[in-house]
Amino acid sequence: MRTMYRKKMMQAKNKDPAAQDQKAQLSKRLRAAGLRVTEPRLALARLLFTDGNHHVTAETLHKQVQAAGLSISLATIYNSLHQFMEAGFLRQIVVDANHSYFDTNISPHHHFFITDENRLIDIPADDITITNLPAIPDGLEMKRVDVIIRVNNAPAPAE
Amino acid sequence: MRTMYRKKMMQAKNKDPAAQDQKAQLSKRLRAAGLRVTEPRLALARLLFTDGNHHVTAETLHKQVQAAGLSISLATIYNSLHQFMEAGFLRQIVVDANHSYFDTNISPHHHFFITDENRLIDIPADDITITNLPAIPDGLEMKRVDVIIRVNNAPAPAE
DNA sequence: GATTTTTTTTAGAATTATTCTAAATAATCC
DNA sequence: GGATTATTTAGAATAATTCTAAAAAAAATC
Repeated sequence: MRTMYRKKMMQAKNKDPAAQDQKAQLSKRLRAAGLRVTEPRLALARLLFTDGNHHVTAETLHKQVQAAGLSISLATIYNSLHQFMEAGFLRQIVVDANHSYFDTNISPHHHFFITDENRLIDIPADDITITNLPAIPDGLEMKRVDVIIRVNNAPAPAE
Repeated sequence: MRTMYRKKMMQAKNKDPAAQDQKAQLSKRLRAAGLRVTEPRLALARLLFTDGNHHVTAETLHKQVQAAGLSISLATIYNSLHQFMEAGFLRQIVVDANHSYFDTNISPHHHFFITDENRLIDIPADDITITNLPAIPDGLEMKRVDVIIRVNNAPAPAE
């Protein structure tokens, strides 16, 4: 990462005690997952694991990075998303055959997918009850169950 | 389509009365959907809508075409899959962020997805009971509900 | 702190899946 | 059979993702 200007901005901002504590916690999680603590990883972790749950694609995360005045290559973003997923920090959600979505909420849950906006909304697992699951075919074992409810914008009612 | 040899084979095979009846039925469906009846469309329709339900990607369908000794361009296959879907003959199933799957079973149902084999198995809608669906967020309307149960090969039990 | 080692990041190339395009071909209508 | 319209085609283009070699950064060692 070459942009010293942006690096200094980050370092200044990170002198804040709360920020330093967050950095310490994120660093701990990264090390626990066998990942080196690097500036790009910390920056991505902050964007992903702050202010509640998020759904991102590589592209939307890249835009958030740029909006935050940072500079991280797209390749690093793809790389990091996959490493965070393998570390168990993220879950992949498949709702579009041409984009990979990643969810910071790793507990079992389901989703609304708003097709007009390519946007996901979490549905808590308890809000959907699935009974009467079919028998798993022989020789196979269940990995995970996803319920995707595709919705679109309702047409405005006629005046 | 230039391969006269293959074309003659098809035409010879299609003299069979059952085949001619099938061709007439498929032609009727194509016309009803506003699609011209062409050799490639008939050939793809036969592969898709014969012998029960199928799940295909463009690539797997292309291979079936070649295995049947036919020659249809990959662009035509993509084109036709989308036209059949828009005509209501196929449903798209999203289980992988890098491939589009198409299902000839257009009635409401769900799927097992065998991740080791990239293969789908239908689950009849009645085999899964979803109760307690959450309220649709304001301004949105439901399009469709998909349940995907991801499974993989079970490890062989230790001897 | 400097050096060495290892890992990561990077920019751009490469790959893969899908879509686009202009020209040729085929289907339909007359 | 000719005219018109739609489709097919091969290959280019696009988009999303992965790969690569070199540079940079992080960690370990001294």
